[in-house]
Amino acid sequence: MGATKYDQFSDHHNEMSALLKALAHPARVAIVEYLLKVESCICGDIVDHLPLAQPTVSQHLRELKNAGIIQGSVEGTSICYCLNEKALGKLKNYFGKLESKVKSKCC
Amino acid sequence: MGATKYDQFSDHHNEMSALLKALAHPARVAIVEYLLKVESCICGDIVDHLPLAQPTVSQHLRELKNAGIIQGSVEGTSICYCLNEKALGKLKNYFGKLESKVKSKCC
DNA sequence: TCCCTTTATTGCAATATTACGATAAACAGA
DNA sequence: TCTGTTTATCGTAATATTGCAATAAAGGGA
Repeated sequence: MGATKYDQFSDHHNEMSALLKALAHPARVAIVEYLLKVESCICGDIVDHLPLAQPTVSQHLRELKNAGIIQGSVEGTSICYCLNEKALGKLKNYFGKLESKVKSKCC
Repeated sequence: MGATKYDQFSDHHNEMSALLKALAHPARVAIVEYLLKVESCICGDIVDHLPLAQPTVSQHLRELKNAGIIQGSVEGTSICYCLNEKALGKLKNYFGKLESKVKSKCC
């Protein structure tokens, strides 16, 4: 009891929920929007920009990376994180399709 | 320690993450997709369609309702749940804008 | 009124998430 | 090599989420 029953759901439902779960925290939404608007993508800048301690930010970055929403590459002494277009495209397409199929038939 | 520090983030980041959190579970993704493709929207049908006990499904439905993703109305003996176009439109627009702004500049 | 059906709520155990201090790892420059 | 800078990991406490049995609530029909 207590754990999500992933084995009872389809791969598609598990994949979509995993992608959405990666963005289901204000810090991670803030990171994505920050990377979107800023030139730099240095990890330290992200840490400075968020109201959380460095280990906590590192943890959030790892979750975004694991979900494929961002990717990181070594840039000298620091790490450069940036957005993965493919993952964001997937989300855009998903909600685009979803919304186009909704017909307010009841309620 | 342990709780998300919502008061440290902007309303926008909190609102977006709350909307995404409502979909950050395979059962809730499955419910939304089920409502999208099916004629009926009776609560009992949703319960029958998911591999979870009735109280658990009821809990997931409440979370979707609280987030404004679905809405319910009394339909005789049962409750009819259906999708809220506005919430899905918000998500579609959000990722549409996000994806259009991404420029693969680094990494 | 008394059942029966349908959905919501309560209470609780199991598990996951969040946050952070301490510390490790990797590496550049003196 | 030693030192400082940057990022990741470990360990752990606080809190949240998930799932379900039991039960309540609401209403329809006999």
